[in-house]
Amino acid sequence: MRLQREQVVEVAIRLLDADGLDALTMRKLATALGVKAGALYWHFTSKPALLDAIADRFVAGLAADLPAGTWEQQLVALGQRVRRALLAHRDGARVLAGTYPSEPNTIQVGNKLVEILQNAGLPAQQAGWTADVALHYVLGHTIEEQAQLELEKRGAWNPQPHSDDAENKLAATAFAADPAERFDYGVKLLLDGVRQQLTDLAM
Amino acid sequence: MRLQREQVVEVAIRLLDADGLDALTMRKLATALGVKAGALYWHFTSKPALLDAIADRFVAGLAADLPAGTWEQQLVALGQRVRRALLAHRDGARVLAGTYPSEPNTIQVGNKLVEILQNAGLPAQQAGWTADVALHYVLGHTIEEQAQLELEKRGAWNPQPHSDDAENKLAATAFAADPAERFDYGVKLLLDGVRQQLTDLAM
DNA sequence: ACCTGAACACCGTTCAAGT
DNA sequence: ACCTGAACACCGTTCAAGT
Repeated sequence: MRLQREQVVEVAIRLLDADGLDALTMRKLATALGVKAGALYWHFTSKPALLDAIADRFVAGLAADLPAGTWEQQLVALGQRVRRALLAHRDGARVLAGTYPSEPNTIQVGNKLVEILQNAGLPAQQAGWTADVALHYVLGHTIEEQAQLELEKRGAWNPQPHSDDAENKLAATAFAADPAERFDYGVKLLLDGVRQQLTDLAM
Repeated sequence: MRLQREQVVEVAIRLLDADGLDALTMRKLATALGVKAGALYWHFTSKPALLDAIADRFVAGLAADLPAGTWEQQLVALGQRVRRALLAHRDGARVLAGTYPSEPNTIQVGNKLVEILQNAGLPAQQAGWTADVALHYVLGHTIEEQAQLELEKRGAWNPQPHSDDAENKLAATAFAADPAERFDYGVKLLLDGVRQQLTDLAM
């Protein structure tokens, strides 16, 4: 029973979910696979290369079978899918942020986003830039959402809305609110921006 | 000549700029300070705690002395300041993304952003959420911009606009363009979104 | 083709003991 | 109060040698 690339990625994700990114080591992964650490380097040239494969696994299939609807609905749906896909795995957003953006599934998601925006009426170049902005927002939001989650898990999260010397206005408004709602709010803000681009083009 | 917290942070940043985050180790830092590794733990409880201090250093003073102008101009100016502050140090965005968001200077930037949006006419809660969205965009964009920079440094950056099996629409439009321009475009998109919020409120 | 054994050159962190 | 010495329990990666 030989080791397969897919198998390695699967077990790596299991370890990641169980113990987090900082605890995912090549040695522990090898042990979990019943193999010595050096064997992994036959299948992956390095740990970053393995993380690339893991990240691409996270976004696999996200661009497929998007329900029909307006471009607004499709954009919202795809954005939510990406966020949920990253939240589904511990440190998922941090893993994706650290990887090379040219794995096949990552490209697919990017392409789909661009296509939706082109269908909305944006020219190719503008659609590409806008898709890039949207992806960066999703990534930034989800990294922070998940960082907060990890800190809460360790009981290390308690930003004070008001300390003695200064108030923390973000803690008072955003940090306490439901992350899913805040995420949707941000997507809405971007949609409004895109609509403005479209009316600018029509003039 | 005893070691000071500030001194430790300064030398750590020098090491970071020279060799990158992955090469910044407590042992090398100690050596650079002419001290043994254990000594650092008198000044910082852990490596993450040191990184918190470094990240907060990066955004120090950014909220101060913002030129007078419309809320749009102030928002653009502050956004650019944050991006530039992170770009000024190797892996700056990645460092900030990994740290606890309750260091004093980080709070100050957040507060300033909320204030600008309140002056624009948004109610407190909405201003907080919007500020959060803006910060996440800046963070997401700058992480990716800097990741690309690091890859280019190693000659490992070459996403193909067209491969044999599929085209990469983001590579064809966004990746090749000037990151500063793309950043400004995203900020503009967000500004349009905020303006829409304001007109919605006025109805 | 795929894996082991064994090494190389490192890590972060703790803590008694020193000054 | 601040630092050293020395250890503990690890890392990622390489590569000759085995099967």
